[in-house]
Amino acid sequence: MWVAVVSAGGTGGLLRELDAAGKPAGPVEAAPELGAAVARWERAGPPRWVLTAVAQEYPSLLDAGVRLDRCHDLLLTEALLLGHAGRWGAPRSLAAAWARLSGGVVPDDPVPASRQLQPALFEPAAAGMPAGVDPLQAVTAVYADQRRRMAALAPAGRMRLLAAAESACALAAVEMGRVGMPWRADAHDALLSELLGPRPVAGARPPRLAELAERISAAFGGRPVNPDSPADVLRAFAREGIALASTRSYLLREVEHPAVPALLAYKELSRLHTAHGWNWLETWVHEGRFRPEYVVGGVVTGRWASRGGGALQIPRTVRRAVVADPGWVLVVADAGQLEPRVLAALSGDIAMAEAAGVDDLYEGLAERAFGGDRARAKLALLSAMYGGATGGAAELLAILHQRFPVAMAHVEAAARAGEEGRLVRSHLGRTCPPPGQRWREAQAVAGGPGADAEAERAAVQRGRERGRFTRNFIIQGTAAEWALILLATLRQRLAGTDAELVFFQHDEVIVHCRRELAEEVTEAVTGAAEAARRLMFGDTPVRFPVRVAVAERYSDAK
DNA sequence: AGACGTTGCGCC
DNA sequence: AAAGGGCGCAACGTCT
Repeated sequence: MWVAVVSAGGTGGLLRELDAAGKPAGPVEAAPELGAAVARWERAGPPRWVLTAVAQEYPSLLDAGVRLDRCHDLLLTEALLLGHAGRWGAPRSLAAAWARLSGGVVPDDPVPASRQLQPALFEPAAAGMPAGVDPLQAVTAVYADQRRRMAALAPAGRMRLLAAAESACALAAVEMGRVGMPWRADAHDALLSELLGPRPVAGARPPRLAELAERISAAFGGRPVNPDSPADVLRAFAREGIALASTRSYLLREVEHPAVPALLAYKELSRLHTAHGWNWLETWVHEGRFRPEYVVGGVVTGRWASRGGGALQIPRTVRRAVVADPGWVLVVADAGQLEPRVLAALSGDIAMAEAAGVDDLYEGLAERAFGGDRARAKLALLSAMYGGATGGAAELLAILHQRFPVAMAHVEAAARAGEEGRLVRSHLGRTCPPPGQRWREAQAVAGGPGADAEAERAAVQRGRERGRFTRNFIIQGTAAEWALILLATLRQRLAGTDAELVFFQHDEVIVHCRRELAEEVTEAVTGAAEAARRLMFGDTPVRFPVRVAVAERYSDAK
């Protein structure tokens, strides 16, 4: 059963039941309290809600105490469908989708919230509709149209699966942002004090950093050098006759100079202080929880992004501040070697699938093609997926081509498509954006009159960059889909328990639950991974093992 | 002072 | 022959 819903400003809204094709199948229900009306439908047997944008509309429903079970997010789906049609930049608001359907003038999308002074958080998602157009009618019509567009795509059902997973994950993302990750401010503060010294007054360097800065200046002969300024550091090395392209750690490590150890230590601690220090703690952790905002579909490949707090880049060191509540545990699950497994399944390469049928895929590859040398097998496969071939990787790639021709042809075809400016798609149909301006300009100049060798080189260079992007896109995008389905399935399986989904990062998920529930949750995760494998790839022999650890601290889960 | 691009590094 | 994917964030440095 499907029910379309729009908020009408304030607490009110409109609802209407739809049939399977998205056609109205009941009267319009005007609800003065939308939350209460939605809750009634949920209790009566949860429908699939058709709504404009979960990210905008779900928070106020949660405020009203309503949890949605299933939904279809029109804006997320519109983005997928426009992308598939090669229309990445097209406006995707409800008003724009409606205008395309009805032949009206397509309005530009509103300015992204992050660029606005006052984010329009509480504006109904259906806002911006032209006067005289019923937003409920627009929602209904756009939904029916999206059903048609999805059904017209081959292979059948894949885009529907992707839209369903993306929509379900949009619900999960809002819920996770609300619940937050258990975070012990005292443990975090203890860690900072241990590594940086006592907290300094605002603006001052922590004691350990101040000491290191002095040692650095001393190593350069006593003349003050600001380690926070790469330009200053480069100048200091230049004065000593050492030319450096940049101050990146991996370059510094190769330099023989008394300042280097202190500089490396400074960089590491400074990073901790500025990115996840006391300021971060005060800004992002409240009442024992870190509450980031997740952005579903925020990355072109379909990975999530996050806004604020760097939720997807939490350094390993601070994970010891992530501690379960008393009597509760963290069930930490991550999919090992997800991307190479995805390549094996996606390409249908039987030999690679067999190698991926064991717990350690790289070991499987090594046995079959690299004389048991796991490190070389890993380097080879990473080069194939990312497009790199530094050092001796070219020879390793040749081995892969010989032993796994189907998989290699798959990634090479994606790379060629990219170099030629064509689009590639993930397994379920998420489509890469078209080439950017730099690519187009480089190709135009190289193909035009008066093109010189320099222009040719630039065009080849841009082509390769684009090829590396599309080569990786099909794998990263498909891996992201597998993870979306796992998360959506896991959310379903945890519904009705008091277990909390608290973290999701590309191929890793954390559930916070009572200790007694840990075993059940573990089974739910492994079951969800298996469901994701089946829904994506049917009866592929490729395994997608999930490593599950039950721990009180995140840092103990590895 | 604020916008913007660059640098460098954290995560996958 | 050569070819290293995707992000967010903070600080610096330059420009306006």
